[in-house]
Amino acid sequence: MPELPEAEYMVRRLQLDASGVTIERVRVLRQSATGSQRPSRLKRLATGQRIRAFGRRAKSVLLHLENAHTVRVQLGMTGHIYRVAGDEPPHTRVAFDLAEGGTIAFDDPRTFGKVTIHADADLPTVFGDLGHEPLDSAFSVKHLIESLSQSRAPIKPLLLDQSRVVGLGNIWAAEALWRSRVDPFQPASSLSPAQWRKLHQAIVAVLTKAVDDTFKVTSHSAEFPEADLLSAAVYGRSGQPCRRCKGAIAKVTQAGRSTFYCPVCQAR
DNA sequence: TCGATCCTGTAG
DNA sequence: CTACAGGATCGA
Repeated sequence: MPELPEAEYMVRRLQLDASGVTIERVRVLRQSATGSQRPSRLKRLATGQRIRAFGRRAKSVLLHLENAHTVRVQLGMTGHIYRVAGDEPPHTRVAFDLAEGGTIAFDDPRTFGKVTIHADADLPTVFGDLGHEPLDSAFSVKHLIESLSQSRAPIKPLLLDQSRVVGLGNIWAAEALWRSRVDPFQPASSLSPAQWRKLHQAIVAVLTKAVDDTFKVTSHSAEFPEADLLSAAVYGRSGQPCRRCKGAIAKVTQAGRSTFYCPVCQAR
């Protein structure tokens, strides 16, 4: 169920656990895991390749190979990727067996994730629809305003639109709005400059803290992150008191997704 | 821009 | 049992 912080965690974990490894064999344990590509393509292009580096774009984990190809792992709702020493976990969909021993397993119970491979030269096209990276030092209030403020749609669903700003999912979009005291139903086009500034700052702060906390909480387990809801102020807390004003946290539906917020201190 | 949908696990 | 889940995509 990863958003940017969990994806970032997995990348850093792989950097520690699997730096410089070579893929000896690729096993696609569920055909649909490679999306519109054939499993044979992934096997052909990744087998025998050393992993030059791990990276991240939006919520995807990237394995940069020495043959100028990149494996893109879209985590979906339940995807995790990490190195295991022995047998892969039960819901592993793709296994990269390593020459050094062990396996990089893509473990994805709900099977919404995808593992695809692309020539590096094609990556700009592959990622062409993705918006700004919020943790880039270049990400500015101006970027946020440019990508969101033309729409009259409610701000919360817009924050989930990966063609505008990437990395926020249902949890951290709600958290960023709470932190900046913006009503999730407020039309994006009506936010004031001061609100945009606060929202920008909140997005960066919330994601940065989530990355840190995820790493902190799980830094002694070599596997996947969990319990990263510790710092959530609104997500999953409907009916409980707001940590700022003690008002009751509400749960509503927007664009088919649940939105948690405080109707008192996030009022317009 | 919305609703449905792809699947499986888990909470109520 | 039903409802719901942190994502992404597709057609209307």
